[in-house]
Amino acid sequence: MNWTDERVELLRKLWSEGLSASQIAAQLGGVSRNAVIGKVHRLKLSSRGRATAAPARQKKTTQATTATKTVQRTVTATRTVTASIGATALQAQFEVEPVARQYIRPVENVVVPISRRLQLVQLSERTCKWPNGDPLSEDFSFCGNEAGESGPYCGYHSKIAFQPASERRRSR
DNA sequence: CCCTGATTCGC
DNA sequence: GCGAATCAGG
Repeated sequence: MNWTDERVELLRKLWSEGLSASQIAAQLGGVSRNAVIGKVHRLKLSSRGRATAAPARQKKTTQATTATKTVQRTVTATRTVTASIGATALQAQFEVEPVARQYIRPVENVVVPISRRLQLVQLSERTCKWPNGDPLSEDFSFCGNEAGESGPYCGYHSKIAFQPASERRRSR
């Protein structure tokens, strides 16, 4: 693949919109994230506010307070919380859970995961591919939590996805 | 280990 | 100019 005017233009646009190099590479197709970064440098359009780091994950005290309040209010419904999942999960937890409960009765004694709300291009082999919301909506995302090598979903979504037919019947 | 951007340097 | 390899970091 070569850098046509169109591709460079798209690169400029996406980069200015704050997309990561890997995401841009995924959309352009045919190039690696390194290629994108290299090109960005040559175009001298590096700096983009926050240079170094991975904005993908940010868990700071900002939303921590809000998250805590929500947890207290919903603690009855969500009794088990896994420490390993951590604070990151707490932020999005309640956006996802209600959706799941619309069709499925919660499995007993199970850990409710916190969705990482990843976009399609952000999924890797070990991220949960459970879809959140309407695929046609802008809000659509994937769970993205640790999925391991045993399947396409994290522990929680594996349980609700692979429920025995008999159980599923009672859930509805 | 997942990911991020930055830099180097052979091509 | 290009981008893989590498570095430095969250």
